[in-house]
Amino acid sequence: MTAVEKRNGELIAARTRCEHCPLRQREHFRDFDPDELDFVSQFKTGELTADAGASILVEGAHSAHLFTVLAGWAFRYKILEDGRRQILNFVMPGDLIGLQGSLMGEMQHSVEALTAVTLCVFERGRLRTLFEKYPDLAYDLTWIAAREERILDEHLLSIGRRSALERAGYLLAFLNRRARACGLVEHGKILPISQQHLADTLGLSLVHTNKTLRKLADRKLLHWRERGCEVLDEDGLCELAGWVDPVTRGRPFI
Amino acid sequence: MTAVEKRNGELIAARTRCEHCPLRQREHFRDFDPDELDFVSQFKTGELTADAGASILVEGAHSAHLFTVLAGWAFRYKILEDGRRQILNFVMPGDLIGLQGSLMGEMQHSVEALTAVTLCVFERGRLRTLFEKYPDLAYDLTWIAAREERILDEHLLSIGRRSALERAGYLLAFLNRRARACGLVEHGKILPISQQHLADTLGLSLVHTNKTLRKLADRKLLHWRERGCEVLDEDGLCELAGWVDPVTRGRPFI
DNA sequence: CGAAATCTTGAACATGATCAAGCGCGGTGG
DNA sequence: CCACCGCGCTTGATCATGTTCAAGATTTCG
Repeated sequence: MTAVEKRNGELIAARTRCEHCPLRQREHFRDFDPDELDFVSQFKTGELTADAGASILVEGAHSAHLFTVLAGWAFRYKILEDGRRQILNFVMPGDLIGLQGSLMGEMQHSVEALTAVTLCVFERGRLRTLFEKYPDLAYDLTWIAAREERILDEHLLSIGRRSALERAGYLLAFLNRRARACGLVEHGKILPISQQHLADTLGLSLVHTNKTLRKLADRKLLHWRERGCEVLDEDGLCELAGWVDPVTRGRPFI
Repeated sequence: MTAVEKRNGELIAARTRCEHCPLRQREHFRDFDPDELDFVSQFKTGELTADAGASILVEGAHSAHLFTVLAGWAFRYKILEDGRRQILNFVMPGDLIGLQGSLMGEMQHSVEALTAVTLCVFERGRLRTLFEKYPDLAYDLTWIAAREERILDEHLLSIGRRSALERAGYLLAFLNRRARACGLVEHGKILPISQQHLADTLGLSLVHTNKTLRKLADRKLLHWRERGCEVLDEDGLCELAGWVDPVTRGRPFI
């Protein structure tokens, strides 16, 4: 059994060629020039698919790979010895995972698939070439890391200083906005997330999360159905949380 | 009055030459090769000093600069409209600030000096050259961003899932360890931090923070004096919080 | 159809927030 | 030199937000 199979996933030859990458067609993302596209095509060594609930990366592992999500949802998390879990952020198409592990040798958090997920697999060993020959891509990598940092800053503010209601409002607005940008929640689709996931992200208990979500539902800001959450009024949620999102355009990815 | 003077700071010609940078001499940091050192010398366009309590960077500003702390302590924070403040992380010698602003145009958090601070000032405009000509430094920048991300992950876990006592234990162990690595708390020096700062980092009220610190002091883990905190038993604090720190060596900086 | 998740709700409890007041020390000005 | 002032630390009392426990409803899936 290979490491990949242990993950309940399947490593396969690349099916989606970078030239036809569906992400590049979304205006949300920046475009490559032909030379970069060529390199990225070579950088990508395969695809990995994982079922919902499968582990993609595990804390403590010395992962040799770097991934970009091509389709599906996942989440990054850490757990304490006694099982308390904190979800750090969600991962959607275009997001990079495993950078920490690639640069610093060891993963300090785990990643789990929330839905069925397809990942582009990159060879860590070629990172050096990327930095040496493709400064624009290197710049993008740094940009991506800085973006994640910004998101974590926001979450920290939220968990540290916002009330449960504000926190939940902020998180759902945040998730919905990101999902929209990736084309994941067009025409009334739901966020494929359980209340337990939200609780573990918000730093609240499951019971209190449920009661808090009920209040938001009573205010017609969201609606819970089919094991997921439909955001009805993103602006209302933002207002509740006192959150204004800095708009991002031409965002890089690899 | 220039922007710099508004900060209660003073922009001066570089006094400390990179060739004699005191940070490079600490084994904690990685060394440059002569070529890199040469570039960094040119990249550095001056020094900024700021008094304790002065603002170094302000949320919303379009900062043109990137800084590395040469001496002193500062902290990054965000505030909500009604004044609730969350400290995101502390900044010590060797740490870089303003990367988010440099890459993405606008600062999403503020930075304030905790003690008198000396900063190396870098010209944002030359970042492009850095990425084009010095891939190792570019790699370091990415590494630095990934490191900050790792730290924020830890803090998020702490605030989201640890009790007040565990949280305080973790934070003080974390700060003390970092300060030691930078040579800031040799021979019984104290962390130059008020209980209000700790409260705003922990996401707790001032009163509760005080009561929590008292418990730690009763257990002889720390000692409060001269407006600062002396950590008496770092290992004890780590154990209390259930925290094991991954050791870092040859850490990059710019 | 039964089993396993997931969501929901009420009640008792605990952790941490808020309010209020006092203390101690260093700095300032008379 | 001393009195006063202000900031930061301390402490008790009361209050509120969120946790834990317990149980039932609902949905999904084998």
